[in-house]
Amino acid sequence: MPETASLSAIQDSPFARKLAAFVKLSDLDLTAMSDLYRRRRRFAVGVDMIHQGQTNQSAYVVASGWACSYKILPGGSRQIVDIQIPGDFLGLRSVLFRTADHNVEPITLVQASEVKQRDLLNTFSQTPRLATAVLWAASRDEAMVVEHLVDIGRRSATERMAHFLLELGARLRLVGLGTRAGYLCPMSQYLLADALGLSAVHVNRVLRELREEGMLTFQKGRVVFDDYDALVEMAGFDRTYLDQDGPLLL
Amino acid sequence: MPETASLSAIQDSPFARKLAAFVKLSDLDLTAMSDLYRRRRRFAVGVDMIHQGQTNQSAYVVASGWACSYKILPGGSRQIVDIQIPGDFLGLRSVLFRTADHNVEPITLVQASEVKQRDLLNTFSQTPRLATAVLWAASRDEAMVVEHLVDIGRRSATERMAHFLLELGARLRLVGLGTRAGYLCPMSQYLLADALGLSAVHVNRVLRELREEGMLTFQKGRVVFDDYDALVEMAGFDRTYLDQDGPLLL
DNA sequence: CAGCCGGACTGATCTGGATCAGCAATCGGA
DNA sequence: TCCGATTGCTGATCCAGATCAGTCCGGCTG
Repeated sequence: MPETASLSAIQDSPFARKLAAFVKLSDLDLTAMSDLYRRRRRFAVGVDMIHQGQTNQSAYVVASGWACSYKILPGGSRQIVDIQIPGDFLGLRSVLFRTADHNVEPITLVQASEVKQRDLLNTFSQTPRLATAVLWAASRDEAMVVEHLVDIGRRSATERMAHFLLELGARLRLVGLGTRAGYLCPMSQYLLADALGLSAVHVNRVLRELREEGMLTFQKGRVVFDDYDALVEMAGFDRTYLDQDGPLLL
Repeated sequence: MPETASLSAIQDSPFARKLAAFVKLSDLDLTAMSDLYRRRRRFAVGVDMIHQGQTNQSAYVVASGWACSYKILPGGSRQIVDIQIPGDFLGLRSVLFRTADHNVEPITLVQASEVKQRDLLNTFSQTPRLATAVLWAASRDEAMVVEHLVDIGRRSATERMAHFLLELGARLRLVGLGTRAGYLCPMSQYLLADALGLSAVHVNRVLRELREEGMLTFQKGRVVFDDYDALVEMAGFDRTYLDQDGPLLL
């Protein structure tokens, strides 16, 4: 039964797992989703996946690896807007808009399924339930961007760092890549700085302080939560926006 | 022909105009949209439209007036995430998620059409084209939040202010509420501060500097662009993410 | 092997914007 | 008509985080 086999393979993908939290996907939905999954591509570090200003870009669903979406300012500084981990949709806006309004680059080697504009829109018109699920996933991403905005606007550097690493940890746990104890994080301090709106120097100091206070240790590509509850308290971290599944069983 | 009349009335609403920029809406779509429009409500200043943590909230389409969505931090400070003006969707996330993750309060008297969760999801499953259009509108909103994030993360207070007021002006122009010369803006300096991640005191200074440099004047609830081009240059404002219509004519 | 490069890390100094404190004008309500 | 609330506005002071200017270490390359 090759068909059944492929269906269950899709069902187990991080992306399907995420969407299934929101709506119950029928076999029809899953089949439609498998059409989106056909083209698998690899991106090495340094090769942009999506480039600002270019037209007719594709979107991708990340299968493995980390990427980040960012914007460059005229002055040369950049702001990382979001981190993409396995199971995340990426570049949806660059498909819906004529020209991409941001860049996406891999942080590690990334394997991702390419989703062409046509395929996406066809899928939407044929399986509205899937469309709604994608809208939900997009809203979840927006909620993360909003939280990131609050981070940068109103939290101190230390709170910001803690909140950011906690959120990342919670997201990784949802796809089985982390625990309450910690996770592997391939981000350099320079990347953290670009994400948090800080200088790399200050990132270093903040990480040292957190370590010295016994809150968390980020060394050698590994985040360890030394005192999870204290971190949550200090950062004002509320994860409901990440893992509350929708109430909607169309 | 009451039916035709009502259809064309819907077609002329700011919301329909915005969506029509993306997909060509059929009569069926417009009729479905009119179902969403039935319940008209008014909100006075001080009456929250959406409250963080509450469940089963409705969404709204703003017909007239200004509102803002914001988050409150444990420490008491708040961050305004987005401003809603006529034609904007509001509270979409609070419908798709079980509990609202943000607040929305009116800045002026707001008139808005209430959109119930059921109605929205029914509409999506029956008119996928409309669903795609709403996804597009949501993506446009996300693009604005992203730009806001870059504002706060990487722009100086002056650039931030200029960029924010320019974006607002561009949005208002799209719905016929402003010109290249300026617009009426009911936001107090305190609101601006909460939106821009600044203190009210500093907002005042920045506005004074912009005025003294002959860039823009914000007084008595009116924004006047004294030197539009210089402002755009200084703030690095690129409006493509606002008014590029989509390429998609399903 | 030397030379190089990228990332972690540190101290010294500078500054943008916060905070504190207070005045003036406007407005709506009793 | 006066009172209290709100908003605009300003000066003085303080501090979080930027910037500058490096060192140190490990891995890669010629």
